[in-house]
Amino acid sequence: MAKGSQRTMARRGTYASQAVKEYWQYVWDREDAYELADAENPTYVLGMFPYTSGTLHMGHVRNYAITDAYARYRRMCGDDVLHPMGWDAFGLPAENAAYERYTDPESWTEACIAQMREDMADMGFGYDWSREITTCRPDYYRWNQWFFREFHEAGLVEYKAAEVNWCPDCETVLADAQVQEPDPGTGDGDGIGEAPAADTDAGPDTDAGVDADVGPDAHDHAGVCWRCETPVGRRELDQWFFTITDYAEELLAGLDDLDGWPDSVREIQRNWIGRREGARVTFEVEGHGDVDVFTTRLDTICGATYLAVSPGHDLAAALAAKDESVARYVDAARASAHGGMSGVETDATAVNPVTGEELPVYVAAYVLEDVGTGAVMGVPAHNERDHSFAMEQDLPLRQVVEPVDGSADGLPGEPYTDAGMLVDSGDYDGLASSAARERLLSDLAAAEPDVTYRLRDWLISRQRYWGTPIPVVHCEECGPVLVPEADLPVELPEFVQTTGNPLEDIDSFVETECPECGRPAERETDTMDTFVDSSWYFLRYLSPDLDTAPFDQEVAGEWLPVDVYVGGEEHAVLHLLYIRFFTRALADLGLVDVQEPVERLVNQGTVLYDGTKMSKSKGNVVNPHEYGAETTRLFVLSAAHPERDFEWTARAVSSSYDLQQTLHGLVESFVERAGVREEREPHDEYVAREIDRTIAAATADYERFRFHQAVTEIRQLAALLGQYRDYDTPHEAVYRRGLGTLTRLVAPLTPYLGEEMWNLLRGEGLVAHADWPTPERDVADYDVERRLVRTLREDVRDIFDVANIENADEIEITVAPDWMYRAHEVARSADEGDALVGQILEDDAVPAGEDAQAYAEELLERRQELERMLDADAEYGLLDRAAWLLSDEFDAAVTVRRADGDDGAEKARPGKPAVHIR
RNA sequence: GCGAGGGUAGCCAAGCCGGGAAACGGCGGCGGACUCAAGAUCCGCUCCCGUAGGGGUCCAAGGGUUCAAAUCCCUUCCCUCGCACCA
Repeated sequence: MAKGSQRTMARRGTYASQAVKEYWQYVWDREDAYELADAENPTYVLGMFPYTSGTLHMGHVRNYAITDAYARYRRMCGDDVLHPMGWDAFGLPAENAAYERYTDPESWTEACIAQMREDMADMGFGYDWSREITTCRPDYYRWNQWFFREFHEAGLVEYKAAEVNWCPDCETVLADAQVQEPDPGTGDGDGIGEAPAADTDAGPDTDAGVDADVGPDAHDHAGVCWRCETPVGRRELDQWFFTITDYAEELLAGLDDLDGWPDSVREIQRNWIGRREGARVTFEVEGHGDVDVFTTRLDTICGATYLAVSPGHDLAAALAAKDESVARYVDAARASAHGGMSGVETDATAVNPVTGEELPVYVAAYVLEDVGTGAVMGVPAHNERDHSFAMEQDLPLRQVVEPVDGSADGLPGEPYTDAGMLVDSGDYDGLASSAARERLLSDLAAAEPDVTYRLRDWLISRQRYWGTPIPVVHCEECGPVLVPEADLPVELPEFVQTTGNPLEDIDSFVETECPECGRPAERETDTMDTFVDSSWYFLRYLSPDLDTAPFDQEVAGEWLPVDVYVGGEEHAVLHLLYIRFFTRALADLGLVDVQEPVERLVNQGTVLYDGTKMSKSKGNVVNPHEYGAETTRLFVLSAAHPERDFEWTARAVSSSYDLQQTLHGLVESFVERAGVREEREPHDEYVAREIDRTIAAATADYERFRFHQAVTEIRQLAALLGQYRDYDTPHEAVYRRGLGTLTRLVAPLTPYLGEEMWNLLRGEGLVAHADWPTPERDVADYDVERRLVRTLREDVRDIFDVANIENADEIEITVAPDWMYRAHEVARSADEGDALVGQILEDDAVPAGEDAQAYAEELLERRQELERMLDADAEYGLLDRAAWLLSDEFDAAVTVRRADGDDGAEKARPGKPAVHIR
């Protein structure tokens, strides 16, 4: 058949996914295609559920395209797959939206959910919607309250005063993310002025609350309120905490075994937990009892020239009570987040437990209340901050450590902070730092080994409406009392527009009676951090309708942990630490029997536009539907490795569109084919084997989440099948199998197209439930085989080009004589010391003669670099099957033959046949 | 400062874990087929030299290990991100 005519035929139809989406959505729905009923141990594939911000953005699409492709792949492999979706529906932005639009958070959130669910359906994501969960509904958040009770009972809940960011105008605490830099004029468009959640990536949101209070950066801000630009102050409030620090050691140690997690996340968590080994040293302060300090440099204790406590320290309060100037300083320092190297000397003195010296006691802002013990021994010679403070306050330096190698130590201008050898330390002189630390610990009654963590307890109180009410009643007599389990859930009252916390204004909510003594009492009006909601949602999916427990323990025992969890890396320390904490806490409560919630974690990269992350505030957002949902989905999967960032370009997107058209066109033209061929020829065999090779390669790519590589395989097979179709009337079974393979390989990436192609091919049932293709032949050598064919084609092209051949009648391919393969094999398997040439020439398969002698010597020369080869038969067979590619390309007859002695095949070698063009 | 991850042809980007092809694929560019033409589609080329498959140089820079390195090791430079008044 002439080449052109079929090619034009192939262009007949155009695949328009818009038109077919509704149909397949209907069918999937009708068949409950993605529901999981009962299963022994399904593969649990989870994407971080989205904050309900209103519409699906590109970050979501990338996130969920990855889980969907993988879930579909596993399902086709025969696994039971749990692939649920839900809504992280509580949070500050809904409240703000309610203010701005004169509505209420619930209506707003429900509208967002409806929109996003529709967006997801449109993208073809196959979720088990029967397991949908929504965190703002009482049937979900009641279990937050239940957990609060359980944790309380287990001693994991504390109620204590905490210092937080406070906006006096809005009358609420602010999340760190809600505190702006004071100077917006030079803003480089990093999202300032946006609701924090408005353009975040998929996943549990970082919106409401003082999240950063689990860490240290709350101390860093001297900013203004993001909403009203009022300078943010500090305020001390009674707050509820989960004592995640009880698990600091476990959470840290557990990281070592999380092999399925990216190193980066594990490292970030290690940093965040920040374990420090050191010593707790007691200094006696005359008239005030003892003051403990924590130090990692006990070896420098003799260099202490002062003692400093934080403005929040008990000693500071005691001293302030007697001393006006101390009181003034403490007040000023506590009101401001930035104290610099300010401080105030007090009239107290502390005794150095080693030297017995009396040290002046300071109150200093640089000493943080919640770090270590809130007090430090000041060693200006060997600590950066102490040095700065001493310079500022004109305190003396005393060097007690010297560099061992006698190099310059930088003192007194700079502190010497490295380890070294002790001097001016009495009995400890001459010891190395580490040895001195050990000795001091054993000698000193006042010093004990101690460990501190950077990790803080998890402050879960939020002075917001749109969250889970903390199930506590405050009674004047009984103090804070837990709401009894039988009275749960404590439901949110109807929303009212107000400044500050709406719950405080709703008397019917606040006024209640004490569960213990029955007297009038007030409800807690704080709600929980939304990260509480997302800390256990993966458990709720297991039994979303259960109303007697948060989740079915038996099911959890079988189905956990989550096999694959996909989401953005921005949650490395918050959500991903909390979810681990919860799991461990629940394990200790006997509710689950895994220690870690997630086996394998994938952090998807971001989608860039003009080199920066797509975000509303930068105005560089591409709507996922702008280019067609399925094209977008295929593009985000094929553009790059899932963990890497990539650039959105319209051109690259259009090549994803083209690929869909190509695939659809191939199937369509097959269905409309004029004739078929039954007898099988060598080139059919080539295609058949290439199909196998593609299956093997693409399957490996899917296993490793290399969807972009799988797409490359699909492209290549599609190109080959197109060439095959145009070369000659295709063999019915081979071609059909090729198209069926292509269909199934692409179906997880483009589910609508997959169904459409499958349907055209009259595949059985849905492609979503079809069996993943398997190779029919051994494909262990596929890389060697592909390389041989590729090299040959390149060589032939080279010859045409270099020899300037316009037209050829015949291309003759001659494979090397059998004995050469044998000789090659002998050479490859020979040991280093063997007499190679002799060994080859003695081999029965190698004929005597000059040729053999020459080849043996050649092998000897290259013996180290010999590569694995096909054997003679395999090579001949492969080339015979591949000959059509040359014939098609050069429009010449191609013969493949084996060398038979005196035939001009001198150049042929194993892996490199002789080529003659006539 | 500490820690993590990167730097691959005009551009994007794979390969690096398990060393062996001037290095997948896409975009752009060039040439060709099909066409009145354009678009779409298809084929080839796209580091340098070469009239029979050859040679040279190459994966940030430099050094090392190895028969063999983009891949392993060391040093340097650059970029991105995380942590940092943490005692």
